[in-house]
Amino acid sequence: MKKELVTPSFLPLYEQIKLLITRGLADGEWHPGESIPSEMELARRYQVSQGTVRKAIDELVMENYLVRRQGKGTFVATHTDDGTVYRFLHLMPLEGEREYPHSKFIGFGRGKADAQVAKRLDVRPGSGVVVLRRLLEFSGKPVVYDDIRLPAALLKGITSAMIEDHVNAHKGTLYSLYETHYFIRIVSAQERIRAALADETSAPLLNVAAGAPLLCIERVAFTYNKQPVEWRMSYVNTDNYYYFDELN
Amino acid sequence: MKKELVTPSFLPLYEQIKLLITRGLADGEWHPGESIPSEMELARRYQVSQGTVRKAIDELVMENYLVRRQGKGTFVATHTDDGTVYRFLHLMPLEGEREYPHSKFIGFGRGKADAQVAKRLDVRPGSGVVVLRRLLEFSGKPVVYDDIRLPAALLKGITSAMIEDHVNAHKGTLYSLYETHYFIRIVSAQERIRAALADETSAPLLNVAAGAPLLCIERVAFTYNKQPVEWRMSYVNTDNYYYFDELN
DNA sequence: AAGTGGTCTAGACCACGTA
DNA sequence: ACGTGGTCTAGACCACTTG
Repeated sequence: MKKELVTPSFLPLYEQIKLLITRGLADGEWHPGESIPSEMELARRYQVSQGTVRKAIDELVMENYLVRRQGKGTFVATHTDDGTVYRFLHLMPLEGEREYPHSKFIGFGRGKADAQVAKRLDVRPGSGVVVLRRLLEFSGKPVVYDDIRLPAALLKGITSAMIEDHVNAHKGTLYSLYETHYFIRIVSAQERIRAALADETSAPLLNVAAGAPLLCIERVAFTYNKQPVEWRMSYVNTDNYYYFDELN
Repeated sequence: MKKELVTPSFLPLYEQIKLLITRGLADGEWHPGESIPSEMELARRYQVSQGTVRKAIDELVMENYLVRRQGKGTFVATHTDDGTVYRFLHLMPLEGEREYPHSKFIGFGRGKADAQVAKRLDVRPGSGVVVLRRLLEFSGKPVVYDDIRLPAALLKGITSAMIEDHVNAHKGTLYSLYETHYFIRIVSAQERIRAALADETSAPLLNVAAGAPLLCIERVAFTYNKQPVEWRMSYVNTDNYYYFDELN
């Protein structure tokens, strides 16, 4: 087969294929949950062998961009899949079975990015952001208080009702809302974790005394190509839950 | 080539090769830092094609068991390699450059496993453990207080002097000591993170007031085949450092 | 039966490190 | 020059899903 491609070729072929497929995902050629063309078809399209396409897809699967299903095809990964729910929720109960939380929204509004949020989201300080505040409840008790901010430009026309409806109707997460309503796929995140004392805002919301120890988790979530999309600060009461991390 | 192997073959060939190589690593046929036989040689030994060996090695590299070096060979991963130092140290400074910590040992002894430690280490409650206590200092200031316990059976003949010598001489970590002196390779770990208040033990050691918020990190470290080797509880002052986590 | 991904093989050539 | 891992190809066959 020929080796000529649209892109200049100083990268291994399979890396170039990865970039081409990722571009398709970022451009919305294939939406979350849909299947992408078969390996043979992509091989024909890009003029490489099926094995090369396979290696590119293998790596995109490892990065959680795609999901393979034998006999059916290769699909764009989605947050509405079962099993992916806990990929971005690293809280576990000290005792008993893992349980899916209930979201209780306690604030929706618009504001301006302060210096820290602007830096994390890579936007101009003072530019418009959507602000969400919510509690995550396990067994009816509040465990996490979230302060969430996104560039307003990304969520045109969003309303409080849309969020409530989505979360209640499909047991959906915020990330599944971003992808179904705005075709924004969250594919990775960075978290910075510290300990702090509950203050006048967080203590009553989490039903703890002021001065109780809390986990503070600052998260930045990214879509394809490491583009930041969402900033959040989570305050966690770890009396009955812990944050878990797997080191490899 | 023929498909008969010593092991019954209901698994893909490359999975069987993975198991055989992992057994070699666990049995100490190849020690940390040494090279394993070339792909062609392993292919001949196991009577499979080089591509199949390659796939097995690819996955073992992903799991950080092995390291490839083009033109030189494939090597057993080691904690004395540069770049691997921060694989199990997820602390970063809020400001300024990352810095390697200094270990200050403040306790060495032997004891018996309590219920929790026994459960985590998968040993009998009351069985012998080695106990280590230390401070990790950054820029001369204590940031982490570690309480570390390992099955005594694994560390026969260990002394306080051995530890100090190792850590001082090679800028070595505890994990590099385990592997150079006892051929125990730590390959993964699980952490459970909570927030707590500094008590009478931790507060003076970390130079904070009693009641200051601390990160409590309980870690279990594993060798090959998910066998637990080390338990530790870390108390972290996050005034100037944070724990970071990457979600994918 | 046809199409998909999953495994395995065999051979070619390239890039890197060492002698 | 030689041996190592790195890339790419081509083709065979298996396992799973759907019609």
